[in-house]
Amino acid sequence: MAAPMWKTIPCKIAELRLDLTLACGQSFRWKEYMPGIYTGVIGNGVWQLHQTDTELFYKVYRNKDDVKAELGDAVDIKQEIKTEPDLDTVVPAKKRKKENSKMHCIKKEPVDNLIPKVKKDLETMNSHCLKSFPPVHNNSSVEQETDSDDHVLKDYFQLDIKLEEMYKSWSKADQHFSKISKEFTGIRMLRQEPVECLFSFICSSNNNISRITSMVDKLAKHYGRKILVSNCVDGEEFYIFPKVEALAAEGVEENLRKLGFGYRAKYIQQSARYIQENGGEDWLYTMRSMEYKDAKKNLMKLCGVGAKVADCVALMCLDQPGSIPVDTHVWQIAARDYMPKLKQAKSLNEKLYEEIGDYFRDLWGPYAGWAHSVLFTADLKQFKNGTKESPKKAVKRKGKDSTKEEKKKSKSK
DNA sequence: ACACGACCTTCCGC
DNA sequence: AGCGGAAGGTCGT
Repeated sequence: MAAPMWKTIPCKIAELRLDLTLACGQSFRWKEYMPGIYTGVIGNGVWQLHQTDTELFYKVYRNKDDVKAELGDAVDIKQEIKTEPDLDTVVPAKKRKKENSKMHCIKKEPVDNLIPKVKKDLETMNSHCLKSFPPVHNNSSVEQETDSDDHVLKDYFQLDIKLEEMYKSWSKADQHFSKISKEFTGIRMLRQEPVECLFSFICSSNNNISRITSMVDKLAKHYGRKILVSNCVDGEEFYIFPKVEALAAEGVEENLRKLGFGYRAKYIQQSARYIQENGGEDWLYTMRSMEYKDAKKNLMKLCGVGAKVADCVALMCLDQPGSIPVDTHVWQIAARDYMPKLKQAKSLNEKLYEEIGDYFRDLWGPYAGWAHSVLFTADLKQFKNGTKESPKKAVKRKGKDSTKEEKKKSKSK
């Protein structure tokens, strides 16, 4: 299959910062294998993204069969849903390779070797862009494909929502937001696929981003269909996120436990089963047109979905921009910068949870959930420059990694 | 209502 | 070297 070309849509950097938006813990599917190029799965395609101050570049890799199916050929995709786990890849947790534990590392090649490659890629991109101006209007299938991909991306990033204007309005209402947000522009909520979003956040309970990421990868790898692409990222495989039926199948819980999911294994299978018995993924999609409170109440019927996870899902894939997921982190932020009386509280009970959410909704308005994610991201360790993520620490960690690599190598011999 | 403690696993720091 | 604590919580008592 021929490698796809880079395409472009106009997008100001103030409207979207890929580096922040894709790594702040709303989606766990994006990796920066190459500097400045983000690779991830949306729907049944592998997407690569890159941006400049004024433009968003993308290319999509897809199965040939999927492209055919979309054009109307009879290909029963359901037939290809994996419901049986890959038993041969299930091994005791202790013996498992520690793959995927570092999110943004470039494993296959040293960075220095990659840079010329990226440069060349970007040159290709640029020459293509020059060619495509002025815009060509015709009916070729290539153009139509571009249009529909544009649409997918605009929808995924919700580019019709004017982020810069909202930042202004939040800043006007909130001095603290005004200060913090100057360094953290372009953070917007994705409009994710509900099934993936839900199960990702069921994995998130009492957990950290790097392990959540590896668990989401495992769900895709063991229960999702492989996307057959080449020349995308050397040595990497990509999988569509599993269908609900695959996660509801017999033996899933047991298998996920073997894969290291812990007590979340049960939550996943039980929730999948509940959804299957209540209309499948449509049950989730209908919540996109519900009132916030109804959507949240419905989500909380699922096992493993409490108030916080429900708010994450509502905010990140169900068109509920007023959802405020109040985790321990947001609780700290609220107590520290907004509601000093919270310092007295012993634990985050239901009443307090609602109080914090209501406070921010009152302060920031109907898109309060979006504003919340700006402050949340600014508070993540990985984005704090100066104090926590000092160069010293980075070097230290790098050293540790290479030690691990050595160990692995010597063990396998 | 409300506050605990248990729950899986991994990683990091002392 | 090995252990305690935390990681974007949820559930049952």
